[in-house]
Amino acid sequence: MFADRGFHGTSVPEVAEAAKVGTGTLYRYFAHKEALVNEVYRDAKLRLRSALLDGLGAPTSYRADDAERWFRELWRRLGGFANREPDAFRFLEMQDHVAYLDAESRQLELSVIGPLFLAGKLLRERAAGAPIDVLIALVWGAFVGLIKASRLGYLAIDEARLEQAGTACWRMIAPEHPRTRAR
Amino acid sequence: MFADRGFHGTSVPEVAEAAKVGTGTLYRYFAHKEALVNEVYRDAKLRLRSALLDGLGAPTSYRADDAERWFRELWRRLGGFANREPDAFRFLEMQDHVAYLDAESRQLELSVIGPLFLAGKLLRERAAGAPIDVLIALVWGAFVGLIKASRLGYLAIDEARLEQAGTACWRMIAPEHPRTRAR
Amino acid sequence: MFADRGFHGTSVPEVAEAAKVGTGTLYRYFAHKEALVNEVYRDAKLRLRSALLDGLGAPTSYRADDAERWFRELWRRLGGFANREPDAFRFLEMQDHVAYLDAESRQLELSVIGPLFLAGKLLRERAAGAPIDVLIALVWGAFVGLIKASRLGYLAIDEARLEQAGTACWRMIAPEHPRTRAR
Amino acid sequence: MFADRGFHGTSVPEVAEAAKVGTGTLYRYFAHKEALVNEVYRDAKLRLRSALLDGLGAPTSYRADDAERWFRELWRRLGGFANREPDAFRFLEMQDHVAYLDAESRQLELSVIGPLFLAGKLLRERAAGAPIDVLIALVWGAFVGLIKASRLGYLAIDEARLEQAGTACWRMIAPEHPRTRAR
DNA sequence: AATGAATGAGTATTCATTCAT
DNA sequence: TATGAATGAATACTCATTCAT
Repeated sequence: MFADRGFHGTSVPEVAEAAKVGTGTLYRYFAHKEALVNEVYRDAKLRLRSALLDGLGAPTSYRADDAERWFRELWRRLGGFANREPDAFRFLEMQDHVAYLDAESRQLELSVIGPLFLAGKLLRERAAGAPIDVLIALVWGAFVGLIKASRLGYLAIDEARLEQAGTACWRMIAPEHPRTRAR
Repeated sequence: MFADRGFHGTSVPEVAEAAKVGTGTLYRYFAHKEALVNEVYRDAKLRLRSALLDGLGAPTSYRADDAERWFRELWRRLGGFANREPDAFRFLEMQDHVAYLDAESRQLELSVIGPLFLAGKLLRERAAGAPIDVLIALVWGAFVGLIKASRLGYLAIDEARLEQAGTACWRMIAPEHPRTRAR
Repeated sequence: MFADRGFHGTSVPEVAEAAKVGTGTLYRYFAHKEALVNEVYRDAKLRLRSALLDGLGAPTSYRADDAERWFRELWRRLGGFANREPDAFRFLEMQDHVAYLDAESRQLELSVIGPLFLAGKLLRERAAGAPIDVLIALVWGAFVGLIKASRLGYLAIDEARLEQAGTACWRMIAPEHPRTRAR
Repeated sequence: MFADRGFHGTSVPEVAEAAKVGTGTLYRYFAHKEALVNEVYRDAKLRLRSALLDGLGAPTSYRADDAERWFRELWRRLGGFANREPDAFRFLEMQDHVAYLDAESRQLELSVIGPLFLAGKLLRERAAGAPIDVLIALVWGAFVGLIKASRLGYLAIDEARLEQAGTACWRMIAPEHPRTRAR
């Protein structure tokens, strides 16, 4: 519901009704609306983190094909999460979060990005390329844009197109083409 | 204000005060809050469209360097708009729009994407590449992700990094790698 | 708690917690909040009655010094009660009782005043003096005023000042001034 | 209404309805319920102060008859106020005020008691008598007790009985009987 | 045309009371 | 018998909207 209508657009009684409990019951578990939305945020974020990072590890080597394999895996996991939990994903990408997220929630944010950042660092940065933080922002944004466009009906994604999109994104971050270079 | 607090988080009297008019006056110009937010949306979207498309034209040829030049120009314009009107840009990228945008506003959406789509079509699609709609979504999303990351303090963008980001994005959509092709 | 926050300002769960029982348990002993407050009232009133009247008896004679001794004793007992059970005393003097006291509680009120009234009757009323009910109200009010002023920090009472206050009050109700009479 | 049901027992919509305005209107004039009750308190207290002190002055001399005249006047004024504005008087004497009165309101309290205290000081304190603050508390309390007893139906006061009560109270605070002494 | 006071429906939150365990 | 989770009616307060001036 928060993903649909935003924090202010969602009323507590509505939430309670959807949860099939009395309004008062909600307040036995969450001190206030903000506490509730933070819990929802954390829950979603934790599941996203699991989906992305559990058992992922770092790229096994600096070699381009290892790196690509690693990236592809990440991309597939992202796709899986967005597909399985479209509402959670959409909610996590909302903007006005900042207004009500508490310290704990903000902390969590970093625990998702951090590992990606470190892994990205391991891959050799392209000579003429963009810094790793920029690349992460671009790739993440590209993925979000893809999902959003699909949600808004501007396009439809199936497995194949998701792969193609992954290929395109890999091109953004791939180290100088070794094959070309090696020659 | 809508960008900051969202539609439901922004009260009409607040808006009126910020506009230095009486609350009633607002209602002489906008039938209701929804009408107001739609007007704001259209206004922002029109300015975005101008900033992006006015005098842009289509790529002058299918050749990769022409295409790239065209893309670079677009990217620069995007950057300029996001820089000049950060609130407008942020507002346009909010998610919960869907709930209150009317037909006219949604119509406008297409008038921005449409031309990009057509222009994109002109560029030869890569053999193994993603379809044009996917690429547009990716690039647009990448740009939004970049701005958002910057707004949230995850990175800082200056002209140089924006260029680098543009380069990375171009790699996503560039026709067959020239070097490869040259082979 | 009722003395501190008033009937409406005190919540049943708060009371239960302070009593170290479950909320539900309270309702096994008191039909509702009103029944509880009435019980509290009666309990306090009964203890006040005991403190004032147990073994007090009536003045032993109409003679002024006997009457005064009787009054002094009463005054001392009042002081003792207010001192030992400040909350009970304060609670009993609250005003908004009327709204929720039941018949039994109101009945009890009379059992405290009644004996005082009768005893007062026994003392010859002064020719120019006020009727006994007025005098009782005045003295009672004077005592309450003293305690309240002390509670609010307007003055501090010790044993000596309480005695002085008793002397002043006795002057209100004393039969014809002995000295004058002696004339 | 506050006098009847106490602060917590009085609901804002009830007040609004009694005032024949919408609930929201009340909030245009009072920031919250506490602000409202403070305003009510101040309003009542100011009227009480006027009724008691306006044009009263201090006793014209230390002589007992001047002092008594002064006290009688005060007593009559008190009676007049309690009679004219029974609700205001009752409200002012409630106990749980302390919980919600703000600094300004508490300030006002002193502006009523202060002058009485000063005037009382001017009257010679009896050798064996109680200090002035105790006497004020007693007299004030006696008056309140009288009114309360009347309100609760324990007695009925008319002009004559009010005078008698005044006489009794004067006895509490009168300096040593000059006539008796002079002899 | 501009205003802002008035409004009541709507919102977050509390609390007396019930009842399954 | 004791409990405390569940509940929904009630409460303080807000806000989109109206309308007399």
